[in-house]
Amino acid sequence: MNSTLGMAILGFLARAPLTGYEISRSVAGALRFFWHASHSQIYPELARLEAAGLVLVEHIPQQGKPDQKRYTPTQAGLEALAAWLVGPLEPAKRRSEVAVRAYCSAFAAPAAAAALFAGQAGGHTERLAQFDAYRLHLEQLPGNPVADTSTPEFADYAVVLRGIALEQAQAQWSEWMAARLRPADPAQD
Amino acid sequence: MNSTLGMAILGFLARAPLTGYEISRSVAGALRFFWHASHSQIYPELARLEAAGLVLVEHIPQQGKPDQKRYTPTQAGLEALAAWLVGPLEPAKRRSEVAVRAYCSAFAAPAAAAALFAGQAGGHTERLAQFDAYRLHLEQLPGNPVADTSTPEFADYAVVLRGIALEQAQAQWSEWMAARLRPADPAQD
DNA sequence: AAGGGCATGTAACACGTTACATGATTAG
DNA sequence: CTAATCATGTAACGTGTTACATGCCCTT
Repeated sequence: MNSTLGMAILGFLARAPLTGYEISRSVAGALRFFWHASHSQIYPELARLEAAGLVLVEHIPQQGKPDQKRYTPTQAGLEALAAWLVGPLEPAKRRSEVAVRAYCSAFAAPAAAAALFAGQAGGHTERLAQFDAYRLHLEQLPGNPVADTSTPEFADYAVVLRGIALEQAQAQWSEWMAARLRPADPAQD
Repeated sequence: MNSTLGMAILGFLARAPLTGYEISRSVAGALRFFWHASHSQIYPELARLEAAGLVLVEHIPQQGKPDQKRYTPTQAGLEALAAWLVGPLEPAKRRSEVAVRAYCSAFAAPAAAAALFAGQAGGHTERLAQFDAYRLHLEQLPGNPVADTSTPEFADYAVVLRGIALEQAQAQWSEWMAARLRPADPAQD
């Protein structure tokens, strides 16, 4: 009934009423890097939320296209969200393919494995740069909204900082791994 | 055909022949923190691997219990593993419930939210300590096998270091988050 | 006597992705 | 003319978890 997906959607809608299409297009800011769902999941979930009385729909007629259905959380929805937010959070089963590959790295050609992890490092560094640009943008907003934990900008900021921390950690580890696997190429010592 | 699960299992078996039960019991070392599958998934997958000629089965009769079926990778299996290991690795869709909660933190009671993230920080710190103990253990092994990338100890070491980096990052971020959300309790400022 | 561990397997369910389906408008 | 975007929805499929099923041995 109160699935993670439903609550995540409620969280989106609590910031601003949206249509299913907009949600699936990841209109929402910083979180788009940490959450995603396809429309085929979102539409039925919105219907469930509505049936549960957690959101209200506003039908906006359009020509040529199906009606837009813009959803807004009800009071009950906001309460359910607030309760879920501070509810129990099990420690997220990490299942990492990268870890598996590292674990088996001895069974691959060292040079190819090194290249793989170097590539990973590159990807993480790239995303790190994106997050960092976002961070700077948020920090330089007029009125310094990130200082106030009740602003949406603070929430964006928090998510971005988390992304930075994680990408940094992974970039550094991948770099280390690539360096260790890279064979001492020309003459072996 | 060569699913991630199958390759992960092959990776386990490449280190040492195991039964399905042993795999599901997470006999394998450091990776158990980063990978898991239930027996109901493992048994059919082992059957598929066998059908594909990537593993061999040895039936070990037992009294009272069903035969043990101990699996060993074939040459083809090892080759498939090696190919998979350095194959393309898409950037792992991160879908983090913690990020969602941070993103919506403004809609929860600040004190409760602070407690949530403090709890998360505690969990990460705890796991960090576990990984660190493991790290120390590996570093102090006689003969310093972690220096040689072809040893299983190095693979364990790599996985553990990755865990350390990630737990550290998350612990620090959670701590920061909790501190920011914690209301300036007694007198405001 | 009951519960847990060993040891395998199947079935039912939940969640997520990809593909199917419709249909008008707009850009190349 | 073709493809993409808007806008919703359903169906099929793959993967993963939980529960069902069997049956012996050992510990409490």
